[in-house]
Amino acid sequence: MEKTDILAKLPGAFTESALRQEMITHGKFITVNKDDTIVREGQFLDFLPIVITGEIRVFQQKEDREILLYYVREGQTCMMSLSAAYFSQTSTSYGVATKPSEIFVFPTRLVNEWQLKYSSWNAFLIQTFRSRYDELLGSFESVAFDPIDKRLLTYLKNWAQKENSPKIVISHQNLAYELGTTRVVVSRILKGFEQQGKVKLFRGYIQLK
Amino acid sequence: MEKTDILAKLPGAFTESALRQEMITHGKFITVNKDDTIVREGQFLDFLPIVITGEIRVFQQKEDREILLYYVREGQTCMMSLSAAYFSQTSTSYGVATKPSEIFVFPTRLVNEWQLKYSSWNAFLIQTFRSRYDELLGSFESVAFDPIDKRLLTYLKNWAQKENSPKIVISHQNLAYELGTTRVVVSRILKGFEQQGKVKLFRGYIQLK
DNA sequence: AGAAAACGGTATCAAAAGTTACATAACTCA
DNA sequence: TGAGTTATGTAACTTTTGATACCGTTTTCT
Repeated sequence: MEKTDILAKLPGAFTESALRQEMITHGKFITVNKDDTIVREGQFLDFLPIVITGEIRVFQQKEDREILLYYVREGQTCMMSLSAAYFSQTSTSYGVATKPSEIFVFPTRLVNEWQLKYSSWNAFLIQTFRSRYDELLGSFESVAFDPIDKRLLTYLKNWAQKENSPKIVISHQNLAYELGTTRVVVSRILKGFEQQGKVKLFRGYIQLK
Repeated sequence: MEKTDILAKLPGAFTESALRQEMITHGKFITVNKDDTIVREGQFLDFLPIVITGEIRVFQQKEDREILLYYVREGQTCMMSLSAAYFSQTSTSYGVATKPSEIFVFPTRLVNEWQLKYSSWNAFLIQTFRSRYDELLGSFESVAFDPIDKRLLTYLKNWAQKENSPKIVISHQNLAYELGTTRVVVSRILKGFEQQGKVKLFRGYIQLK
């Protein structure tokens, strides 16, 4: 890919042209396939990824259960990597591409350098910390206070809104993973929703009504 | 209190003398009593607090249940306030002093100004975001994956370690609040721990063995 | 001292969620 | 086409947690 093309794909948030030039000079452009693992638990991070296109799912895993933390979408970066960039640490989460994605990666040492030189980079970092924190707080509140059926319905509605379609393409098993529960529980609750007329169930997808 | 005394109490992390001078010039020193509320849910924040002495408990509340997010201790600031300082927002948490405390507060506009001018202030902010994020992530993992008895035991052990004493002075009711459950549940589990010889129960405190 | 509040113990019941097991339908692919 | 895989449905059961109620003891406050 040409450098000018990469430039065009960089989030518009980076206003300083000197910064954009540095990003192109030092960054490395990589593409990943669906289900490729970008970051795994325990991995030492010496790079910071910014998603150009596609989506990375960031989650935690304990034994055979996992739970969704958040998604990294276009123009965003991974909180765990950013964190590790400041204080050399290993990741406590997994990052897996949910679709074919293009990612721009930088050596972590630049994260600090740029912060002092470029205010738009600094704003990007603060914005990232802040929004990831809010997201996590939201998840926390939800797990701490809300019963699973409510969380499940919220998840479905969010999906439908995000995709702008009432057809939610996901298996019960994967829904269970997202919410940190089990397949049987999800099937049971969904069947309840169907009887209440809230959804219609099909193999491989759910129609929100 | 004399300004020189305040200076002496500022966290050593603020290395630039110009910054320390600005903090004294623009900051306001306040003292609060135990159980005083510093921040409440829905409150608009136009100040950033740094705890000089004492401790602030930050928690969430829904109806009559609450759950601990973290403590703000000496030299630390409140994540929610910091967050609000960047993006004018209201707090979604409560902050209550657990003991008589001294707090230094600044107008939020300075938070941004200082970040560009003083690198030690910037490092302080990043460190704050980062450590609060990690704490919240820890709480999240715990709530998502661990049964209450395990969380309770962890809480007791952390307390004992922090205070360097096996005598944990807290009521069952307050333990329940910290963990987001109810008094009866805590009493039941603690009694179980006692029968297993893990603790010894007294009125008003718990002896960890 | 006497009342009120705080603290803790415990029994009983209900609800939520997880576990195990088994069955059927649909899809995939050699 | 037929075997293997994936997706879903559902029953029965257990465990965990929460809700309610009532008790006696200790502390606090007037």
